[in-house]
Amino acid sequence: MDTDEIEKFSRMFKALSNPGRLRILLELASCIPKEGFSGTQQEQENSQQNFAQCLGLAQSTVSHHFKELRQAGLLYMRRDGQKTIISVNFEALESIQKLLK
Amino acid sequence: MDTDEIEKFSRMFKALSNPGRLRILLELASCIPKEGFSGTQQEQENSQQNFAQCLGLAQSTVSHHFKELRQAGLLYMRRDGQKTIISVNFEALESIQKLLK
DNA sequence: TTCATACTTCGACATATTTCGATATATAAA
DNA sequence: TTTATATATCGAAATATGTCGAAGTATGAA
Repeated sequence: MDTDEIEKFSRMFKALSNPGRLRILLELASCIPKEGFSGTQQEQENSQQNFAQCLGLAQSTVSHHFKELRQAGLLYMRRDGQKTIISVNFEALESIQKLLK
Repeated sequence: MDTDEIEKFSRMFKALSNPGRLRILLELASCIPKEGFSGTQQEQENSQQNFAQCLGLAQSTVSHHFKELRQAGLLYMRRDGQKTIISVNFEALESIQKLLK
């Protein structure tokens, strides 16, 4: 395994090493359909404000955590009007599973 | 998932978030038989000195990394004379795999 | 245009991590 | 007992991370 691969994985692990971020990712992974997401009820539940409230963190902190998860390649975000569409990169999660097998 | 579980997992992820530590764990996981370890050739290969040399780190740094991996519950260490017997906690690795499934 | 909503960026501060060299400890060999 | 080997601990320095509040940006509604 080369240096780039190792560093890619360690970046993903670092993103998951913060309890708030891990919670966010697990929550997203458990409630977002794999194909994409454009539901109605989940929209509100996945707002940064809601995560901030649940985790007892400021909204700016949650924004920072989303950025970290995105930069680590664990999720995708795109804007659609007022909403931010989030999708989990399940391939990345699977690559971690394989690594530890 | 409760707070303790989340923190246990984030501690494991943190342990894996350093490239040197990740390398160490993967190397150990790939060369140590699951039942335990008391071979001859691998003894030398698994010495801290050898890891230090391979990773370009000081021995004290590698010792610190071993401690982190142990405290995170990812491996076990016990002394047997001059040697340190290391075994990877494969159950912990499996628990991570399940978490991300 | 003005307002409300959702998210990002900035600047700052406190805390944590990484790494080292030096030193200490434990064990076995000479 | 002295020496060699393997690992652990200590103290310090540089860097990174987590967190906040305040201000900025983008979008849609009134």
